[in-house]
Amino acid sequence: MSLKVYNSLTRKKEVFTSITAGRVGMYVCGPTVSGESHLGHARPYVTFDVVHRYLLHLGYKVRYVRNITDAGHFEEEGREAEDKISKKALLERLEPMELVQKYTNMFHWAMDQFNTIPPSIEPTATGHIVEQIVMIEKIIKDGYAYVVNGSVYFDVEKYNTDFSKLGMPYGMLSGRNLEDQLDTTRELDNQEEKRNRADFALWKNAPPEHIMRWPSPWGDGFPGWHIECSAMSNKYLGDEFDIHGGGMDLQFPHHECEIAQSAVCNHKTMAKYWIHNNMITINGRKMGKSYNNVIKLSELFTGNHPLLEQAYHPMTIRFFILQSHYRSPLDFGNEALKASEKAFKRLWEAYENLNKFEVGDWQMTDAELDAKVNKLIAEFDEFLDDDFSTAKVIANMFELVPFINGIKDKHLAIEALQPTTIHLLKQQMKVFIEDIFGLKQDVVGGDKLKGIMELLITLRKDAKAKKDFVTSDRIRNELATLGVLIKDEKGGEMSYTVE
RNA sequence: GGUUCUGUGGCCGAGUGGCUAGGCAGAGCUCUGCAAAAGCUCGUACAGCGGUUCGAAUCCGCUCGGAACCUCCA
Repeated sequence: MSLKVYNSLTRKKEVFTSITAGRVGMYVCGPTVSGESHLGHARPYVTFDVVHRYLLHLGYKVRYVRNITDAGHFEEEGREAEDKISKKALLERLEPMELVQKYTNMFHWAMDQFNTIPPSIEPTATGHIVEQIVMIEKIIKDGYAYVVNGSVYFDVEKYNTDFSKLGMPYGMLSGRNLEDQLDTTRELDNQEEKRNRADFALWKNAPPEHIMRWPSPWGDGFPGWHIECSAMSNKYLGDEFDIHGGGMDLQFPHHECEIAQSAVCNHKTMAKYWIHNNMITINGRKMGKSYNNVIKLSELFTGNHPLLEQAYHPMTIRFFILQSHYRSPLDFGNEALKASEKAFKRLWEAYENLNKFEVGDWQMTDAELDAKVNKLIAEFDEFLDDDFSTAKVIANMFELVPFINGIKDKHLAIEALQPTTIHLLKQQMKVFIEDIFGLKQDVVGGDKLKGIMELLITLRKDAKAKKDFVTSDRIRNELATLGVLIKDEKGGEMSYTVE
């Protein structure tokens, strides 16, 4: 089996082969830290965390680069150029870098909650102003950019004419052609500096009120939106690297522009495989600031939002994301999230039960069942190889759950399966649930709680033995009001879960 | 308007032309002091209309919905 990924560039699933044997360079567009991350942001970072983990599982050495966009340089509502970050900083009476730091910290906190592996390098735009300026100078020198009033614009039309001949037309990633672009780009203000509507800024002149500004050969200003990714990916991953990822909404114009900038500098397509995740929607609509429908991650974890019926654990969100394919839209809903919460709990409990099985030496009694279980396990790899079909792997896991619980409850003899099958099941469930899917269950309370619960369980067992159901029910019911659920197991044993 | 997608049972969601995932919710049963948990069984869904085919949720066309992008955006 070999890994196949859907490449947005070719619109096909392709067999993945790394440019350098045994090593993978992956660049994922990171957050703009001008505000707190929301549910929508969770998707790419969880998705690419699984991609990252799976590549590691396959034995690759991965350099995973994910940037932090900490320089505001956008146009607000297509009006006058306004540094987003410095504007908000004024309102909040913070230093721009203080604000950026605050949201960077929050982002890291959220990523930690989701149990994502940190990238190998997390470069910031502000830390790479020099690299960006060097790149822009090269683009100007080659004649693909022009300077107007201290700003620098990329000449898309010239680029398209020249690079189409090299098989790299502008629009190759998003499937657009430049002519359509010229017709359909909306009328925007402050565009008179551009020679062409499709042109985009590499460097913007900063008006005096801008706090975030850097000196450049063209005067004080700040970098254009797209140049940081070209500059930083090139610095850390080279002229051509394996995977470039991000949300589908970045495909155009962001990634298209990245390709153009990098192509001018390196004459290569920048990345071999482009992977784009779909959006998280809410009531069928993309979650985004402009739609006024965002649920921040901190709100999600606490349940403190009008649309939320309860708090949701980060692992519930992670599991929810993994239950769908990364290229399908995923609709938020309380019902759906609650379903994921229960499902994950059931899966995890079965996983824990499985880990308690002791493997001995016996002859299997049910070859047919054994074969079925082996098939379900073997498909874990097969499905993930098929463009990271996490949802299908989870479905298989749920098909295994009844067998595991059946063995635990003695409905099914463990001897039905070969000892090696049990062993393999344990191993693969661990690998996929923990190592690749990055799911975990927090141990609540630690050893102290464990000791206390053992005592209470002993007391309850004694009470039950004496048919003192008043006492046994009291222990169970009062613990339940504290959020600790006692479950009676089949052989008179008891277990507990903490809500 | 242009580009690219998409429409699956109460809800969420996999689906490579035939073998009709999975989860949650719901119904019944088993186990059980009761409850919970667990196990077993059960809804035969693919927007509509045509077409291709021995056979289509899956391919093609049209119609009607919906989304993303075209402007900051994960």
